Amino acid sequence: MARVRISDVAAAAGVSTSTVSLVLNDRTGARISEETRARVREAAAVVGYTPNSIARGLRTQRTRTIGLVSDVIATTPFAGRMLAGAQDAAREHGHLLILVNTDADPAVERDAIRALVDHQVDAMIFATMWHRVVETPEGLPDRTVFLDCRPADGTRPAVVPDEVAGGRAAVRELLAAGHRRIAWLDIDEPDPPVASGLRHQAYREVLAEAGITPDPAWHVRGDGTTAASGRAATDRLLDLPPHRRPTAIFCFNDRMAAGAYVAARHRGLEIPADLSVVGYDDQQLVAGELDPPLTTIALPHYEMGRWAAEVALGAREPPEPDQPYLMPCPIIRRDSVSSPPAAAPTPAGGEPDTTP
Amino acid sequence: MARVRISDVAAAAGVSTSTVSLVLNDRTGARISEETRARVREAAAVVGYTPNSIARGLRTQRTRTIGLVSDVIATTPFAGRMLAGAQDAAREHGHLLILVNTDADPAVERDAIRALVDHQVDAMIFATMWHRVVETPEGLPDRTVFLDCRPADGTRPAVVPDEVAGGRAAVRELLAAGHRRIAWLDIDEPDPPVASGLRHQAYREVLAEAGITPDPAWHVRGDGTTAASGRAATDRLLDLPPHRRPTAIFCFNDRMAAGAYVAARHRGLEIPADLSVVGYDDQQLVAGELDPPLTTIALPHYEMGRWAAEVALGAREPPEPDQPYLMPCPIIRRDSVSSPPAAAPTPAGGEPDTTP
DNA sequence: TTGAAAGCGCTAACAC
DNA sequence: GTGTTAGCGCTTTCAA
Repeated sequence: MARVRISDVAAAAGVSTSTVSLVLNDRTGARISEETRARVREAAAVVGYTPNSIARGLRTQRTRTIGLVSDVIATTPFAGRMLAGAQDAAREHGHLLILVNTDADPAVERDAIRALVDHQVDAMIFATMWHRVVETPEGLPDRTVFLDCRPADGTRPAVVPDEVAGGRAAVRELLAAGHRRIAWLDIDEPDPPVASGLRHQAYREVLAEAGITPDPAWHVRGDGTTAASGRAATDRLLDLPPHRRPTAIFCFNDRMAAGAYVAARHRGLEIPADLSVVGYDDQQLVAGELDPPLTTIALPHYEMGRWAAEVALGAREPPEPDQPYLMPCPIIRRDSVSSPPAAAPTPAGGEPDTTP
Repeated sequence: MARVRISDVAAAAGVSTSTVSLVLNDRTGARISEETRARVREAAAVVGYTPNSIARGLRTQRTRTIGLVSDVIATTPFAGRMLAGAQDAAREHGHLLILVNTDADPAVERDAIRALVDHQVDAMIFATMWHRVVETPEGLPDRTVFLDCRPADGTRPAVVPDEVAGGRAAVRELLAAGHRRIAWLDIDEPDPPVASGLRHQAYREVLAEAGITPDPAWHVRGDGTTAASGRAATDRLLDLPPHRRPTAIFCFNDRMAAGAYVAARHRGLEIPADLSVVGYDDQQLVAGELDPPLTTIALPHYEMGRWAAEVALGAREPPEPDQPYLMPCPIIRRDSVSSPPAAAPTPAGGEPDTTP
């Protein structure tokens, strides 16, 4: 069955194609009689006409599509949320999302950007799986938004998680529960992710505000990809002598937090009674499934995806055009935080910071 | 900067636009002198020309895009693999993937299909998150492939996991290790998924072949979405008197297998020495992270996504046009299967099936 | 209030 | 071998 064209509607309604176009696009400028409008609409419905987007795109130079190129987005557990946010926003604005995964291959990326530009996408989103700084790729249209990454030359809108605020919330949660000896279970990589530095900064700031100078031994590291690495790092913490041993751990991610659980359990320590734990990521199938469920900081992937699409479509203005927008990371309170064990001795070397 | 058009190349090379088109599209039919070809290519490179896909699409009626509409695909852990497979195949064939998520909302689905058709996608993939039977939606183009679902009227190509073969492999693995009392930890839903019936069928067949009549008490159920439900079901199994108690469990999915681990641990049972477990799904972050790592059957999401895109693009023929293609589910051997404990009494009521 | 005609950028018959 | 021309289906002046 051949597609029905605008000329078919015109013929059925006994008018010209321009009239049909005018009516169907609700062009208020043109004065078409109410009677004609009705007849055209009726005819369109009867023959089942929907405009050919390609022809319309050629003529109007707008395709109602938005291109999304990402490194490994579609294959990781977080990816879906970003896609879903971008896709929902696109749909609400009558746009379609064209997705390309590059697997971080520069050649694929270059081809993808070109293909998307050739397809005349109205806007583009450049997304990465982890918050990082990227070199601005060649050939991106002006209407490009960076998602979960910040371009080295900050010339275009970008949205990233507010890691510092998230880190602060995590440490404050522990402080509020009465902890003073709080460890930072960091990620150990030759080229540490942006998030690591930012969350560590938050950790130091909040402790300083509380007059706590962290013991260097409280800063431990794991590879970040396995629970086992979190367990090993936690073991090092729990091996500390009682007066230096942390009563709480802020973990770089939920997977290492899972490892902290294992380490605690193997020593007969209860969470949270003997050890409080806060994670980061709110990773499905991890944070919620742990026993007890893990208190953690959520990465706002859905919201970032939505923000990116809305800005790309011009439906929203970035508050500060030259700064990445920092999307809040909400704390998800579950059951892994309580007050420290009563027997826990107060820290020995916790001198208040004397910065003015 | 305005896009460069074919006429710019023609002007730069001193030829007509048709010559440029002929050269750039490698039309072997047309005899263009090698010298002219070189000049055109040179000019195209110099001015940085790439064809406008929209204009080309209008003219050729082929857009080199493929539409993928799915229910909740992008938001679940498995989704990425299907997307990645489809996307890789699309890219290899020079096509772009247009993605729409419907959240299983029929109105959204209808609009999505229409939008994709209006955008003149060359082919369509209709995907679901779980293997199920679907009513064929209205308006799908002829070139549609069903991914991870089978249309009620089997008129179009479809690909689903080979659940029966996967289930057989799981149970055979246990049988080969020497188990005779093998439980089936099923999913408990009012409207059970296709996979449940198929895997159960495999379970019964393989046991029958081995001359084992399963004790009805070995068929237990959990809600399938939480590890806790798997634990509770496993408890019921382990509460059975010693001579009826299973030495191995085949679980509907990895999450419930995780629950089986918890149940075993709470009774001081070692896996696999005291209890062997096989899961299904090979779910990242579950199967591999369990201690010991779980032997399981993988769902071939990537391969199914790739198959669907290749068939949609005509790059591959379905072997049996009217039957869904059954994609093999490979067994992933890890460390949760061993021979049954030596002390385990052999089953009491295991009479061979006498079916011819 | 409506229709005729041009043109978006490209490809493919058909001339020459 | 290469250029001219028509037309994909639509929107948008402009004229009537």
